[in-house]
Amino acid sequence: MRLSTKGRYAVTAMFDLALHEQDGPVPLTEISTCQTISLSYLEQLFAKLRKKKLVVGVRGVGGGYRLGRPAHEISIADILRAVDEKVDVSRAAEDGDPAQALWIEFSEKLYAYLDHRTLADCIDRPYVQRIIARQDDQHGRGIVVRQNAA
Amino acid sequence: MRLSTKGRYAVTAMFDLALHEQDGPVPLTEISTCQTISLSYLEQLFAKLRKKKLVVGVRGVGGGYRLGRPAHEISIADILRAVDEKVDVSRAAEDGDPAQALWIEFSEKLYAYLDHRTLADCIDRPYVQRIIARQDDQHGRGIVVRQNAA
DNA sequence: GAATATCCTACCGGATAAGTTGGTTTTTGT
DNA sequence: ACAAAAACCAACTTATCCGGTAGGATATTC
Repeated sequence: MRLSTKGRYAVTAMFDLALHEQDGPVPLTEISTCQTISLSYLEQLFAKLRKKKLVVGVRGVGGGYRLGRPAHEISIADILRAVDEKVDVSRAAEDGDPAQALWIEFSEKLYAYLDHRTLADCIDRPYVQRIIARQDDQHGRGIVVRQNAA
Repeated sequence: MRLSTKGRYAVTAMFDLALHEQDGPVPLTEISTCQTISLSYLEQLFAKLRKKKLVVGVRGVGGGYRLGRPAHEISIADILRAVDEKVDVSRAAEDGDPAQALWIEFSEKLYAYLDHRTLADCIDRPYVQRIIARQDDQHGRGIVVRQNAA
């Protein structure tokens, strides 16, 4: 298990996709500007997410990324695993001393926790829904500041 | 929040101390050999743990390290914070977009989880207790292979 | 065909993880 | 008194990885 800013970027970006699920694909430029991550770095992260089928890319004007499957079928652990790729879990040394066995047991509990927390139940919260509703009132697409249109 | 091999090393070592709590101080050489971490690297980790009062050093022959307070008063999060020292939690950008707010909410849940899990309740498990008992039967100190004595 | 986007590859710089070397001090046992 | 075992300490090295840059190719819409 590994948890760094890289994982945070990925999860936050996925939150973004999930929030805009009904509005069509979200371009990376949007996430990049409003979250101050470099576009190219985001592209690299999304290449990994795409390889694991967590997102689907839509090319061309009006394109962007969309969730690869429904939000309630994507867990936080899925996302972390996709961008971290260090899934060995060091299951070796299971024969080793009890201290390592305890670590394995502990980290499996942590994984289980992250595995049952999906994007959907992170987002289906009253206060978030309220924000979305409010923003959808203001402008069709929602949330992001995108003042590119005339 | 940050979770890397460094944190794993620290937590595993602390498990070791907790397991041998009643046997007097545990020397780092023991942890080093049976867990294949370099001695000096362990020393650096334990310097940080000592600074945070999570362990107490005992010098001289027969010395080693002991827990700084009872195992049920040391949480996993305590240990991770001690060796990682990056406690900013990035509480900034709370005003930002909903995606980041969701991340903060999520990571706080994770912290809470790690904060209430103590060394004691990782260790007070029937199967671990059985191992300890068995090893204590075989040789006074327990667990470690230490064949240095004649 | 211009603009917008994903896609792809290679490289770079800095931070940090992890280890190394080489000590000093403190304590115990002989 | 001396040797061994340990914590302590500091400087340095190496390797990994995070995050970013540069420069494209391909697909799609208007």
